[in-house]
Amino acid sequence: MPDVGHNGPPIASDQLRSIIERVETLEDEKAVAAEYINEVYAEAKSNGFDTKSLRKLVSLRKKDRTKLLEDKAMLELYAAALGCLDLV
Amino acid sequence: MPDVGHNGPPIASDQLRSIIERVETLEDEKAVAAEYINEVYAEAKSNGFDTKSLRKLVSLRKKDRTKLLEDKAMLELYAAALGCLDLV
Amino acid sequence: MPDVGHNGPPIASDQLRSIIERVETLEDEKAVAAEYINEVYAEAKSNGFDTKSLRKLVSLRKKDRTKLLEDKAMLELYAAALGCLDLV
Amino acid sequence: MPDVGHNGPPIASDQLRSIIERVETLEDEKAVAAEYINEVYAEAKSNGFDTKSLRKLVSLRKKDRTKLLEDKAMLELYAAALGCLDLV
DNA sequence: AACGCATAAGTAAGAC
DNA sequence: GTCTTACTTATGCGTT
Repeated sequence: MPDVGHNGPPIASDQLRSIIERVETLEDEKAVAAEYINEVYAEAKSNGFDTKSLRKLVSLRKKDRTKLLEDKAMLELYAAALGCLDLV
Repeated sequence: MPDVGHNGPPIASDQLRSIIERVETLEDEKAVAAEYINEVYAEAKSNGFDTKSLRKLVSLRKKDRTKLLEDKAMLELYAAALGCLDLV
Repeated sequence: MPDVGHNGPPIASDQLRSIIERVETLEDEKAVAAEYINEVYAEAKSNGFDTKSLRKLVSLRKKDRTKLLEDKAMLELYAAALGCLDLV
Repeated sequence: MPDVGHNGPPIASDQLRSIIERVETLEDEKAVAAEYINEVYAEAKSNGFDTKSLRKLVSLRKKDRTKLLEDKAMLELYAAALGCLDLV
């Protein structure tokens, strides 16, 4: 438990500083990766690709294949019942 | 321009108050609608419907049919080129 | 439980249609309110107000006062321990 | 421009595959960093820290100091005009 | 018309 | 198991 809430200098500041710094370092790494991802998409776009479709494809490939098919089947069932199967 | 940044009582406060109140009233209405929507889904769920599919269907029906089909075609094209057409 | 997954015409379609239509009506109401909100902000902006601050203020007023003050105190404590109290 | 939309095998598939794979590799790196971040917060929490305040502090430190102070001043001005300065 | 921002939606994790 | 809460992604909007 950090020694907070009392009068005088709050103390767990070394521990606090360590936490913040570790997070910030990791967030930097995350931001760098995110930036590279954007660059890849930007390059793809300049080569005529549709980035929205690319992003969608990446997200689909990340998901569990079985569950994806189940969800798709359920959606088609509902769409059929509503007479708008063409939407899915 | 609101009369701000000077010493003494900031003045556009009547105007400011009006803005805030109008927004808050409208946000209440929005929140009420959102709550009713959740209730409809909750009832649907208790009747055995899959709410995820219901939500997806609603969002599909909201979109422009033509654009939807174009996007779908593009995605399938990419998926086919990658040999994972079954995902879409 | 909707009568789905069998051969022949899926049947709970009346119930399904009712659900979808009720949701869509409510979403319309929600969208109308959201549009009015945007109009209020747009008008405020044209009168020289900073909409970001207005939005922030609205969101603050929506929250529980007590919890807000507690959170603020905790944040200030941490910021003080890090020597960046000026940020909060 | 990818050679798509014609009959026969769509061709830019090598290029497409390269894009997807590069993105997926980078997303992995991003996810790893995100996971480490969560671990740091989990450890902090087990040591008695309030993670919400920690996250808030990290996000504040990420922002431009000058702009932060400007925004804060504007918000306080509005809050004062509304008589709810205690919220900010 | 493309860019970034800001809101909203969907998703996944965690608490009760 | 449900329900909230936070994070991620997606979309729309305003700006340049």
